[in-house]
Amino acid sequence: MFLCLADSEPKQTPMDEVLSQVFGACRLAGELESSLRLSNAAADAHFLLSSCEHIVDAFNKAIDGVRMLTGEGRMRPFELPPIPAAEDDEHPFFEMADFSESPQLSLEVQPSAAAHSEAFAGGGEAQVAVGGASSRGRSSRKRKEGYVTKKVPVLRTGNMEVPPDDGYTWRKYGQKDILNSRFPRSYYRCTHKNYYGCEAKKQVQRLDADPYTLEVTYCGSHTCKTSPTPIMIPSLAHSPIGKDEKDDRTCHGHPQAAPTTTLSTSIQLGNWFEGSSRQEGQTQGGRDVDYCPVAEFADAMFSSGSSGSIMDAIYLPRQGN
DNA sequence: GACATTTGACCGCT
DNA sequence: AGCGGTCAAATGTC
Repeated sequence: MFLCLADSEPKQTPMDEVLSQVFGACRLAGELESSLRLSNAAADAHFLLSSCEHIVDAFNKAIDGVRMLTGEGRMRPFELPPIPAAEDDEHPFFEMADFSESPQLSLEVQPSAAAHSEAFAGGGEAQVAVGGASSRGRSSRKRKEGYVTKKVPVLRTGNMEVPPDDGYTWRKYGQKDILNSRFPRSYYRCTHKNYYGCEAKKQVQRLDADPYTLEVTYCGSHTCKTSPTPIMIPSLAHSPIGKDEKDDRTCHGHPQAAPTTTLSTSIQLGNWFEGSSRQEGQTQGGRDVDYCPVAEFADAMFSSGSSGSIMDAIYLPRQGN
């Protein structure tokens, strides 16, 4: 069907333009391949990086073109922001890329967002919208304040519905079919809700227009990461060891004593390198392990839905003793 | 056994 | 009344 394109037509159709972009990207890739074969360019990381970025950019433009043709919008779900030498320790992913400079990685922050920036430590998000305080009580259909919405590209490998790990552990507590949406919405709360009284929540939903993109809405901030002392929920007080005490030691158990500064880069890498995030409180049958901060490092690095086996392997000695 | 996920039911806002 | 958000029992996994 595309072969007819070879016939030179005086007037270029949109499809022609798209294909020419695709061919251009292929040519760039071919040129890079040639360079790598003919020289020792492979040893030049900067050259490699630059070349790859050009190629990715070219393909992204082609993707944009295709999406415009198919009416799927301009999202580039699989573009990964560059991995920076980030310094930030709280929201490494969020700050790792300069979203403002990338049209497809735009940052959209609404007023009163600062207090809830805690909510998004995740990466790869294409767009972010922030609201005010979270809803209260059992039902509040209308999102009021305190929410943060991100559009997160879904990595091609693994579970399609799993957004990149955002550095927190989540527990799924519900799923609903949403009106006029092809995909259900999943509801998650922080795993440490019981022990720290952490009220952070998030909703995850695939976009109709772009099944490869998840819209993640964060609600509330993670007190589990900022509170120096656990909050014992009365219902748990009867037990000397609260149900979530292990969680306490899991990833945010000693937040102040275990600054995440040294972890930021690792977490970023972990997020981007993993095929799919451990995601949604997948401590796998309560196999949360005793670690911190090294565990957080390893968690981020290896949390990829691997059922905790790797983590178990790493921490079993300490946990078992 | 302990924890997570699933899923139908329930609640309350619009 | 309809819908979105949450609860909680049932089920699954380790």
